[in-house]
Amino acid sequence: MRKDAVQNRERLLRAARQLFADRGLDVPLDEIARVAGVSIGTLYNRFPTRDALVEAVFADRRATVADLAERALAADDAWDGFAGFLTGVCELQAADLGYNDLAARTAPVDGDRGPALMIEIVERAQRAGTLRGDVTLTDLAFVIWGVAATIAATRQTAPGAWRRHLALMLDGLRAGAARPLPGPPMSAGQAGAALRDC
Amino acid sequence: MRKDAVQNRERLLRAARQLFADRGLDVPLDEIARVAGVSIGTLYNRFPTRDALVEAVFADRRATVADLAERALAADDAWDGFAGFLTGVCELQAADLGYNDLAARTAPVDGDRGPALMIEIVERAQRAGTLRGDVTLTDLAFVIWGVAATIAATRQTAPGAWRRHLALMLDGLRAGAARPLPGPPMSAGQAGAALRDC
DNA sequence: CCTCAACTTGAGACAGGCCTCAAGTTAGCT
DNA sequence: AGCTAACTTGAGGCCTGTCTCAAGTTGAGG
Repeated sequence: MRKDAVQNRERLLRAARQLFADRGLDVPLDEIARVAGVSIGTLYNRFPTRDALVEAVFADRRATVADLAERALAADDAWDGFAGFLTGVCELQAADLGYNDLAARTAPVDGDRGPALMIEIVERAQRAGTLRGDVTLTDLAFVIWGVAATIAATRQTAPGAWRRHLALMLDGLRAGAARPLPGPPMSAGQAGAALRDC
Repeated sequence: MRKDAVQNRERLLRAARQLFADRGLDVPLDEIARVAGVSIGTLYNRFPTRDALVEAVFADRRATVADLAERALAADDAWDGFAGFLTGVCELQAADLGYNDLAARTAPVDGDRGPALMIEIVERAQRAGTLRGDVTLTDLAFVIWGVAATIAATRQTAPGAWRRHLALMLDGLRAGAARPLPGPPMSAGQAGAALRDC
């Protein structure tokens, strides 16, 4: 790849990172090109689809989440690990509207060491007796989707409100006050399909 | 209003009701007109803005929610009333994707006897000691927003999944296992502003 | 039956965003 | 310096959806 092409690629990534963070994943591509100081054609040369650009911008997040997961498993207290993991992911969402959008459409940590780590986080806390036994990995999607919605709604007007939302969900996830959950949990397939269509 | 105009108005409402329910609030207006068997111009004659049409289609819901609220207050058990109210609202959302969209952008019951009834539902359950004391009316928005997101995501693939989401939130709202909530609750103004911008 | 205000119509102007491609420019090798 | 493949450019075609308005149609009162 030629030197100027590399430079343009980086400019585009910088601009996209900023605009996605501020305005979400649906920012017009023209605008990203403009902010990058590059023509729309060049944007398409470097990133043939919007997804390719999104992927490149948020590639680092995968590793960050994997780190969070490993730290969760390293925590002394299983519940603290579990709660800390969810809090960490939600903090990433709150810090970046683009990632917030993405999290709502993508299972966090799905490549790599993937869901395996997350399953272990859940099961460890369940073995410790602090996470209710009737929840499944797929139920965590409710936390992500829900908090994502709250972040999107309150970001301008009441940043930090999402922490109350999360706190309520965490209290609901604790073994203590658990009433049996209705219906079967979503299968992995159902959760995946749900992510696919919105 | 002329007879044919009335008839067209009703056709439009019927078509809009159906399309909103199936596909959400963002259905193209052209399509509504087409399904109604009427030209786009007529649609604009009857409903000058999309909001006017939405308002007319979902006018009945306001009354339905007010009914739910009154039934909640009439319940023997304050918690059952509270939980039943939220469940009722979420059922309305699950039954109609358009109303689901609307609920995420509008405080349920805001005209009329408005939030007064809802405040009473909350405070009654708190006096009974079953609803945690540190939640506010504005915190219920998290339930609506969150469940709305889950409904939108799972509607095709796992209908009913939202009931698990709601159950988790209700368990989090119970006094039993409550850990203190972080930060101050949203003010009514903040919640209103949040609804306004998304 | 006549009349006219009320109503309907749909082509088309407009806006926003996506994506392409022929023409022009440039990095970097020889 | 000359050459070529790599790269950039942006006008313009496309699409989808909103909204308007001049022309035509029709209900209903006289």
